Amino acid sequence: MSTGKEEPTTLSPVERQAIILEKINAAGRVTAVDLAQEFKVSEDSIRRDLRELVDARVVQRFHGGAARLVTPALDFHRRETLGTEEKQRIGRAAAAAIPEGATLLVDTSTTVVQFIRQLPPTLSVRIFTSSVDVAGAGLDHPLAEVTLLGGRLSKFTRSATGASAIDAVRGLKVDFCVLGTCGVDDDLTLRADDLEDAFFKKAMIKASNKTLVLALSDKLGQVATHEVAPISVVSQLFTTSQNSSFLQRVREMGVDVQTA
Amino acid sequence: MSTGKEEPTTLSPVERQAIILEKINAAGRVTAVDLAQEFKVSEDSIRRDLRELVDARVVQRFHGGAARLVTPALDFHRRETLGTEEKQRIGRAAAAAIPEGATLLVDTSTTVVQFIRQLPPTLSVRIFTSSVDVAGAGLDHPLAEVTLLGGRLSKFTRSATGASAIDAVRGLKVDFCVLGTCGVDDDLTLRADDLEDAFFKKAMIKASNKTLVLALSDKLGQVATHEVAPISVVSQLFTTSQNSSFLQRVREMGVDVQTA
DNA sequence: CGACATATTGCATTATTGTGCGGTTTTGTG
DNA sequence: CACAAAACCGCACAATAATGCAATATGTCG
Repeated sequence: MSTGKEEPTTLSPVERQAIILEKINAAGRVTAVDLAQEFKVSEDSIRRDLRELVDARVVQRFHGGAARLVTPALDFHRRETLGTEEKQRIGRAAAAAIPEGATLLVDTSTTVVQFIRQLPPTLSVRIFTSSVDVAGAGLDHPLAEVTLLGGRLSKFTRSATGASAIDAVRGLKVDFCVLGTCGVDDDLTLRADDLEDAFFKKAMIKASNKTLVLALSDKLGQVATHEVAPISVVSQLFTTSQNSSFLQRVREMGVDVQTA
Repeated sequence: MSTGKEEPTTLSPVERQAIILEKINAAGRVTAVDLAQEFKVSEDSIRRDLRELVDARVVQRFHGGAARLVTPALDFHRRETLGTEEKQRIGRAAAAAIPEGATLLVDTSTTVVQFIRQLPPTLSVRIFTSSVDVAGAGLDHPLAEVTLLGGRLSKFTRSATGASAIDAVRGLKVDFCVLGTCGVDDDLTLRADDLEDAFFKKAMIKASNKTLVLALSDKLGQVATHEVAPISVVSQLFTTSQNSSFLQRVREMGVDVQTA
């Protein structure tokens, strides 16, 4: 991104660290020498930055630089096998809400993968997704017709995001939007951890008549940085949470809350 | 944009170990010599890695390599993509032909999935594909940048074909086209079983500077209905076939034939 | 305005890590 | 039991990291 030649403006350590962290999350790894060259500071300063990022437990250091804490692929596979029972219950409940012949625009997450797997084999649906894993699961369904939305893939979400993916969604109009990775903040807004992802979800919601959200119990009340939409855009929320006061507030916003 | 460093990246021990662990979990077993070759480090370094993985009690060593601690029943799907010994050999041979920084337009087939898996982890490449499985394999690679080409998915090929997919290819210009499911007829033409697929392959070849074909031995001399292109458009053919007379004819058409 | 506390940086020095190589030992196999 | 492959060990070398220190901002308060 910032290919531009930065002026000899000296940045403060915290600013540098923020940029470095972003770089690490985007590229997976960075080296101390490269960073020193880029910021035009000594490697020592970079190392001090990296040390602080390690102290903050947001990156992993190796000899020569730093990297993400976990390999995304590893992380995803582990996430998939984690808490499968709960995801299956949510997925099944949501699958039951899909009528014959519906068109679905499907997010990327391990929970929605379970949703796809729980679709009745006799139900014929049309699935649009930019997620590699959702597409794979959809292909296993005997009747589903799957359409892939192209774009550059993020190693973290394993789906296409960014301008090209949003552009692909823009031309669509479908019955249901199925979101999985959203957090629902205490102020009753849908939120996402990643900016690109938040934009993409917004576009998905806009392209759909109804929006379904699949939320593991830990997603409710969770704070995430980037706003997607107010909860009122959601038609149905599927969860296993027992937090009845929170769920009641959601209901009062006009959302049909289903506890699986 | 890419900083344009032509030297393969050297990974740190922790990164290698993460990848090795992933490989072991995916493939069931790995050998030290293979890993040394892939990472372009000495076998000693690999052994040190394996020792640490053993110390962490996540893998099991045997003479020559390492394996999973317990062998869980491989689910059907994973076994499919695990591939045969023959596919791995072809895949590795083809992977060795890819230079640092190359852009690849990749077909769909179990053989090319192996090709992707055999790309050295230190090689940074850009992969364009409409295949769900190729994209998934590409995401497991630590450095590869994967771009999904959208379109309606065929349950048979597990990749996008048809007008939209061809349209997505039309705008591209890449270094290599990697084809896997082609048959090579006796009259030395590339052929495909599916009409849509044949059109798509044609478009892929047109968008690429060089065309590589990965052909299992049973694909040579096989008859298929739809013509894709004369064999002369192919730069390199990778196969395990021993049919020397046939291969000689192919060579005479200007194709570099590599027997893996 | 000036003095002082604080933060940040770069440099020199010392410690640590990662790597490959030669030599030796162990393992698997006929 | 012989033989080859693989593993281990110790070593030297290079790259990188930690540490202490001095110089230079930066900001605050009397």
